[in-house]
Amino acid sequence: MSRNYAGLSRERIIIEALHIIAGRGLGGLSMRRLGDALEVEAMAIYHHFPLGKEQLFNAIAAYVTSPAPTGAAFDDEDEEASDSTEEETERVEEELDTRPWDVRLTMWAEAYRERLLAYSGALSLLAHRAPHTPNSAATHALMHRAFTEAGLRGDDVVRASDALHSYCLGSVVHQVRHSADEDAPDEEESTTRFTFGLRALLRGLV
Amino acid sequence: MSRNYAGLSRERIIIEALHIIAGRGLGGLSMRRLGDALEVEAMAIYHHFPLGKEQLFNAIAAYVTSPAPTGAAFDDEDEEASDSTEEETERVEEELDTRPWDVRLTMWAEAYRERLLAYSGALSLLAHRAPHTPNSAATHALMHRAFTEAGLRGDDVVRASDALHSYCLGSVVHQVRHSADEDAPDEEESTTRFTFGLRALLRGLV
DNA sequence: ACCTGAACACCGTTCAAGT
DNA sequence: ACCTGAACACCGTTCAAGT
Repeated sequence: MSRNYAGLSRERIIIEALHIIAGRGLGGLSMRRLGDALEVEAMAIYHHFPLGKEQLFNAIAAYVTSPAPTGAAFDDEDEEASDSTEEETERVEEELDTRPWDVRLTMWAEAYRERLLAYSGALSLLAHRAPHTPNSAATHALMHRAFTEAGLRGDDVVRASDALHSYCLGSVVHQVRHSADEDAPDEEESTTRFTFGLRALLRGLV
Repeated sequence: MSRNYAGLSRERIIIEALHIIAGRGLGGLSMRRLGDALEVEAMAIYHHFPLGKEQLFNAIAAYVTSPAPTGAAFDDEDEEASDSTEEETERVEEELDTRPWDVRLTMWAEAYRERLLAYSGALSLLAHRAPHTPNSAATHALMHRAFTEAGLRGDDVVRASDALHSYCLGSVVHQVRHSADEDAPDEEESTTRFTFGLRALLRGLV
C-alpha cells in the first residue's frame, strides 16, 4: 500500500511497546516488531523518537514511573513539559489532604508499588534511568511535607524520602526477581511482606 | 593463526564481560566484542556457555551477588555446586560470631551494597534473575539467626529478611539511577543516606 | 509533517570442520 | 575437549524518496 495514515503518537508507541515487553520481555522488543504491532514500517517510529531506541526507553521509563491517566509525563527532556496538563488533577489537590503523614506516605507507597508491578517487565529500564517528570516533583513535595510533619528536620527529610523510595523500588525488584522461584510467595503474602517492611521503615524513620 | 589455546574459562569470560559492561554499559556487551577482548573467536564462548548469552547473563548475575574471592558461586544450575570450595571461608566462620545481631546485619548490608555498587553496570540483570548460589543459602541462614536473636518469631523472620534485602537492593538501584542527576549526592552522602535508612529499618523491624 | 523502502553495519546462534 | 570460520536470520539506524 502506498500511504499509511497510521495516526502514530508517542503515547500509542509507548503503550504498544509495553504490550510487547509484557508478552515477550524487554529483549523481545525490537523496532521492527514494534512497527508490526503498530501496523507501520519500523522506521516510522523514528519520526516520533528521532534519537531512536534509547529515547524510547527513556520515555517508557518516564511513563512507568508516572501515575496512571495523565498523558504527558512521558515526554522527555527535549520537549518542554507542556504546562497545560492539569486536566484530571485527581490527587494533586492532595495539598489539602488532612490525613496523617504516615497514611499519606503509605498511600503513595502502595500506589507506586502497584504501578511498578503492573509494568514489571520494564523494571530493568529503571536501573539506569530516573527521568524528570512533573510527577517526580510532586512526589518530592509530598514526601517533604509528610516527613516534616512527622518531625524530621534538615537533611534527615531528604534522607528519609530516599529511604522510602529505595525500599519501595527494592521491594518490587526483589519480588519480581524471585517470582520464578519454586517457593515464591503468592500475591497476598507479597503484599503482606511489603506492608510489614513499610510500616517498620516508617516507624524507625521518625 | 590456526589454533588458539586461549585457556578460556567461565570465570575469565565473566570477568572480561564485567569489564566491558563497566566500560560501555550492558548494551555494549556483545558476544563478538567479548570474544575480541578474550582474544578468541566469539563462537568459542559457546563452548563454555552452551545456552548462549542468556546463560552468560545468569552467570554474571550469580557472580555479582556472591561475595568476592570464592570462585565457584557463578556456576549455574546445570552444574552441581562443587562441594569442595571451602578454601578461604573467611567469614563463614560467622557461626561463631558473637557480635550483636544488628552489628552482624549491618556488616552484611554494607558488604552487599559495596558489591552491588562495584558492578553497578550489571544491576539491571538482577531485576529478573535471582540465581541460586551457595552464598544465598548462607545469607538466608545468617538473617534467620540474627532476626530470631532480635526476638522475631514465625513469618516475621522471613518478612524482616525480605525487607532488609529489598532495602539494600533498592538503595543501590536508587543511587545508580540518580547518579547522572546534576544534583546527585556525592559518595559520602550516599553512604550516609544508606546507613540512615538501614538503621531506621532495623530499629523499626524489631 | 508523516511515512516508506532499500541499504549498511552489526548482532546472536548453528553447524561442519579443524586439532 | 576446545576452538575456528562461514553462514543465516535478525537487528538498529541512515538516507533519499514519496505524499
